[in-house]
Amino acid sequence: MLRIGELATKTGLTAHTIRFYEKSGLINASQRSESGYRYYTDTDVRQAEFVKTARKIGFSVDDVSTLLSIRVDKSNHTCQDVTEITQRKLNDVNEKISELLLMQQTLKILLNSCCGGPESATHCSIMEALDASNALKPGIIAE
Amino acid sequence: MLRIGELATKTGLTAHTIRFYEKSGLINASQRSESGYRYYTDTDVRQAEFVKTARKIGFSVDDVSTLLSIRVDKSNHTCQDVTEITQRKLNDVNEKISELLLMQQTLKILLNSCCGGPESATHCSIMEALDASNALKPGIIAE
DNA sequence: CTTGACCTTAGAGTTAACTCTAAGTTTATA
DNA sequence: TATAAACTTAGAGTTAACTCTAAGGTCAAG
Repeated sequence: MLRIGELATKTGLTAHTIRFYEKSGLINASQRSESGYRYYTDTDVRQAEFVKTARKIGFSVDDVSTLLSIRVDKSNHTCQDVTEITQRKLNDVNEKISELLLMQQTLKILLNSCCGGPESATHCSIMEALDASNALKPGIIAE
Repeated sequence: MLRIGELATKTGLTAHTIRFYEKSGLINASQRSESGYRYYTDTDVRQAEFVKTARKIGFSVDDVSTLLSIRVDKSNHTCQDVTEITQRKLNDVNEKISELLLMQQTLKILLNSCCGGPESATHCSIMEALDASNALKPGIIAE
């Protein structure tokens, strides 16, 4: 049986975060001492590790909550239930990556267009591009 | 001279956002009517468009504020000043992309490992991978 | 028996960038 | 002149996931 600090060390979460996850319904202490200290069993530890893993992969706290409800009652859920959550998350991630790649592209072009030196910014091509207001239209900057 | 709603239409911002940007020091109305209505000049519109463009590229409101202070006093700033902000932003974006690619990779592997069908989740390989708690160590899942 | 590390709670604060509300005023139109 | 659309303000609410604080209780070691 571990106390919260020990579980924190073991999982790489903080005690604060563990208490927050408890409020969110993700992690529970099977036991409490008379004085109120949380005590975690091996089962609790495995659940905490599940939560940590799922969060690290990028699932939201809400997703993890859903995944846990599947986990405790696997026989009443299907692989489809699980892949649906995973696919939705992958779609989110893909969309964010697309947005970021667009930003990356634009930023790279801006950087390439500018000398970056100690010259006055009076004719800075980055400033000019931002002023052009079509700085995002593909092909405009690149030309 | 445009009123706030017209500026909103023109820039694709909302009137709310424009007022928020005003509080943040990004956009100003050169004129006010006697009754307090904001009136925007062509110069204001260009600044609003600059803000919109910079935000769209991914610069934070704070970054845009800095860029604007360079914009109004270009001769006292250098290309280096501008590229520094841009480079910092690019570094941020690159880092976020890396994190997301890692998530993407893991999520894809998870999806590939699971049938996704109407079968009971009792032996769902996604659930098993999340339980393995080393699901993120490269090579483990992939094998 | 005291010190210090660790634990408890409820609840507030953080971050970024909006987004919305309420209550009231102004302006354009029919 | 009446009505609707557009405008004003200050300030609160939203989102996600923590993160921290205050004020106090518990426990092991010396």
